Amino acid sequence: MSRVVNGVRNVDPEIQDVVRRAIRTTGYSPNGAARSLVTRRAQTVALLISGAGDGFAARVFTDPFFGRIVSGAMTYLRGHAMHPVLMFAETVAAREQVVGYLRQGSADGALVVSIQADDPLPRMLLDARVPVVLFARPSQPLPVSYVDMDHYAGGRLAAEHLLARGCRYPATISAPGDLPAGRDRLAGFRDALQRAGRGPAPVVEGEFTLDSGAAAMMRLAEDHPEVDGVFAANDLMAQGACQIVREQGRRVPDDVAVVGFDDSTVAITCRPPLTTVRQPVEKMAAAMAELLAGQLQGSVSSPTHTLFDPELIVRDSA
Amino acid sequence: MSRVVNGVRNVDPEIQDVVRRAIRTTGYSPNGAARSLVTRRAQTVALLISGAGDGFAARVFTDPFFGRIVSGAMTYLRGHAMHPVLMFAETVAAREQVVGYLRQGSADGALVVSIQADDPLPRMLLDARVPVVLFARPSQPLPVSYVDMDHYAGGRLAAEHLLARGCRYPATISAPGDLPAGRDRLAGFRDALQRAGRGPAPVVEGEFTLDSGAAAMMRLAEDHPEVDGVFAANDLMAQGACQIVREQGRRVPDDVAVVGFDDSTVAITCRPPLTTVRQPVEKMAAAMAELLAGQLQGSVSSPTHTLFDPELIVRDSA
DNA sequence: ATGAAAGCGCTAACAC
DNA sequence: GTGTTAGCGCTTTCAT
Repeated sequence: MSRVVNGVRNVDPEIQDVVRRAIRTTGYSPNGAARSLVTRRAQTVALLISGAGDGFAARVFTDPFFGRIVSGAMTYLRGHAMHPVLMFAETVAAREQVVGYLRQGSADGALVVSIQADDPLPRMLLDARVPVVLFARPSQPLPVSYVDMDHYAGGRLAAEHLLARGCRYPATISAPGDLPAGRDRLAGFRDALQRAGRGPAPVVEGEFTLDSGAAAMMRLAEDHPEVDGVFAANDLMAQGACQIVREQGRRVPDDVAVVGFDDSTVAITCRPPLTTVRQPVEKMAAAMAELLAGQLQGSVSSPTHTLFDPELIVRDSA
Repeated sequence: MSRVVNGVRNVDPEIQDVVRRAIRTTGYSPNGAARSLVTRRAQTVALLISGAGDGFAARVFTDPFFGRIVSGAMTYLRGHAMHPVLMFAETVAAREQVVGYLRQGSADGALVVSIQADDPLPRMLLDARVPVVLFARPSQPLPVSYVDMDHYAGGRLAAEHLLARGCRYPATISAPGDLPAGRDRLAGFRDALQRAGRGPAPVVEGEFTLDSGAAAMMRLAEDHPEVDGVFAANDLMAQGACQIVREQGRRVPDDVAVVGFDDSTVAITCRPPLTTVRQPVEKMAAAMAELLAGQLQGSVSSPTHTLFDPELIVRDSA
């Protein structure tokens, strides 16, 4: 009976038929807990959104970015009979709860998305011997698998596009300084400029918010009025920049070209629609799930890193 | 031992201590599957996003609305040692998978969010005797608990605000016709106008997208150039409307006041920021989880409906 | 108050 | 190829 449910080979077709019929008429359905108890697999992975901050939970899902991760992870998981359990780990207590959950075998492994530079969770999970895959390289080196985008290439892409469309004085509104990804984007941007024989570009640090993008643009306009191209480290800041440019009576992209990052929803709703660097988030998340699955079935043992290429989406802002 | 882990009364404090110490030094953690097997509780609920459509998965989580639901549900669940498993049910196969999952007891009940007027899933779940709570009243009457907002009151709120700020010719860009919530909003809007002694307002049906909102506004401007106030059934359409108004050289809100619905992220990023009707989505989702929990512990047996009041968020667009 | 033992429903190993 | 059985790790009941 177990054999026909689980499709083990070498079962008499006739007896198979009888069992199947019985199952259908009885409305039988195998019990997951019992199965898990013996197989030691929950067919479940934890999807952890990790980081600190006020109103964490509320804020996180307001950003379509996480939605895309969830969506991408699910595309892989659903095809492999695995299910994602969503958990937040934003406080000490929450992190302990997460680790406890994993330790009791309710999930077979964890996909973790940190939104904080120094997140203690990955190490905690590793110490608890939980199979883990991270979204993005951890700021501290850790023996763990992760997927990431080539942020350096992303910054380069933005710089090259600005240059190609004739910008003479490109500047950038950068990410908060402690994010490795942000530093990479900045480095890529700078190096591309340098390779093109340009001097150092003005940099104003933003905080990924609309307002900080606007504020940064105001400072840029004041300190460097010659700036005619801006690369913002995310779309929201790019939108803030666009708003300021227009409020100052100048035009995007004619007077100031603006390139965003992420290709989020605001990239489309912004006026003008943003030219932006897109991360293949869904693909990355799916790869993350696949990496974890490999780890679970034991085919992969040592930490693996998969890097993805950014894509420049050209719209009207640059 | 089981007694001390589960905090059963009447245990010698001394022996309790010994056990606790042993647990700590061993690094023991009870096995969830084994526990579930005997308690017949998975401490897990399915969070189902249900509906049809192309690119369903990708689209769904791009909308912060679902994020807010997830977030609200989690606030309740995490305090009650329950965990949400995310599932999509957008195809026949996916729905069967979902029902199968629930039937094997891997989740104790289901929270379902339908984004389609006639969703077969709730009935399927009910037939499988799965405890269910819906977000929003189903379009067909069903013996099931749900939470919902008073959409009629939402439409009324919008109309009254438009009237109060002096609009003489209000119009509305409505939701697709088959949504009960959309019909309620429209009815509330109309009734409030009528109660104020106004004639019937122009109605153009939209599709919840930026473009459909823009298209609707263009038609409105053409067919009813006197319109000086617009209530859009969601923020995205409201933003589309704002863009058209401004492109036609008129001002928001001075020439045309615009009220949105949902208080989504675009309400803030839109220029001008949108006056909008906010659904207390997080609260509603938490209530949904609470309703389900009550059903699970048997304290609630008959279908319960909880209705929430909308809130008008006044910004600059009206 | 506490030890012992009977399952929960399943899979996998074993014997035939 | 197929019936039988020993656990998986826990909770709960029943003695004591």
